[in-house]
Amino acid sequence: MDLLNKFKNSLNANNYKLTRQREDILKIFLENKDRHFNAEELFEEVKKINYDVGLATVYRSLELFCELDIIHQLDFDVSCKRYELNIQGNHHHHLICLECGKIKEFNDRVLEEFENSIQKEHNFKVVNHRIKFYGICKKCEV
Amino acid sequence: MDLLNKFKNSLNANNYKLTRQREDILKIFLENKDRHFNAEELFEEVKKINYDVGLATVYRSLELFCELDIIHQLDFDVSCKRYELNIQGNHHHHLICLECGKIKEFNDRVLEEFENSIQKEHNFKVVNHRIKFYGICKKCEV
DNA sequence: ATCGATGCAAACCTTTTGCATGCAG
DNA sequence: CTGCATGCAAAAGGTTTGCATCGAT
Repeated sequence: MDLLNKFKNSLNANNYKLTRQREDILKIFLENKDRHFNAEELFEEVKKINYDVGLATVYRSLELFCELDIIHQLDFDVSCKRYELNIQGNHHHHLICLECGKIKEFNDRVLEEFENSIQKEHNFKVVNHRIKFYGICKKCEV
Repeated sequence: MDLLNKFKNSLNANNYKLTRQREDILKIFLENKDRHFNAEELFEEVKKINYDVGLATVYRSLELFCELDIIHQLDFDVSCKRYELNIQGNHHHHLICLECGKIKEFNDRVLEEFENSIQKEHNFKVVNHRIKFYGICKKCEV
């Protein structure tokens, strides 16, 4: 089942209505899997395909999508909230260039093991982690 | 040299004045090394020892202290900016309990090595990293 | 037809800024 | 004395909310 249908089922199962606006907003996420939208940017994109969407609806949809685990909040940006799609098997972390601000994603395997040692050493049952490496990307290093 | 004097020198070296307010704000940080203040909380604390401090001064001091590398911004909280002291040799990461919200700090050694593999694999020169583990703390697990 | 979802505008909250005054150097 | 730092209040983002209307079921 593709993501759009999965989303539709999820709405249904939770007694939320499938509206034009919600579908359009999700489409923007699906068509830009590598982007990390904030509300304003998402609003700009959605207006291109449906001019009558309000900013408040974008905010309300972002909250709803988080609740349904379709997207999650990111913490790159201290001045606004950013979001990205939750795609199964897409657990990854970010390399953030201090020069150009470009964000590259990378998958990890090593760190999963590391969680176990934390669990033992600190009596802390790890559920999730969020890791950011700041540095200088290939392009900027020249 | 203790941190307070180090701070005074740093101000001086950069042609900033040592004011009563700046000193009082830094004192709050020094007396609460384990806390992660936002502006409002810091403001409340400072007012206890110096009632005439304005909130704008707190914000301006936070910016200045970041510039001087005395403190740094944290990203736990998407709804406000939080800060903690930069203490040499105190590079650490955070275990954040999803139940009670308590934040425990831990030091790492293993991860430093991991940076090297990223550097090779992704052509990305790592300068810094920020890592958060979310989970359930000892107290909440019972 | 019903009740949740929407658009708009107003409210809110955190942070920043302009300006007259204060005070460290 | 001089110019940076401060307090206050206003402004500026970003986000949330109240309310009348719209539209999915």
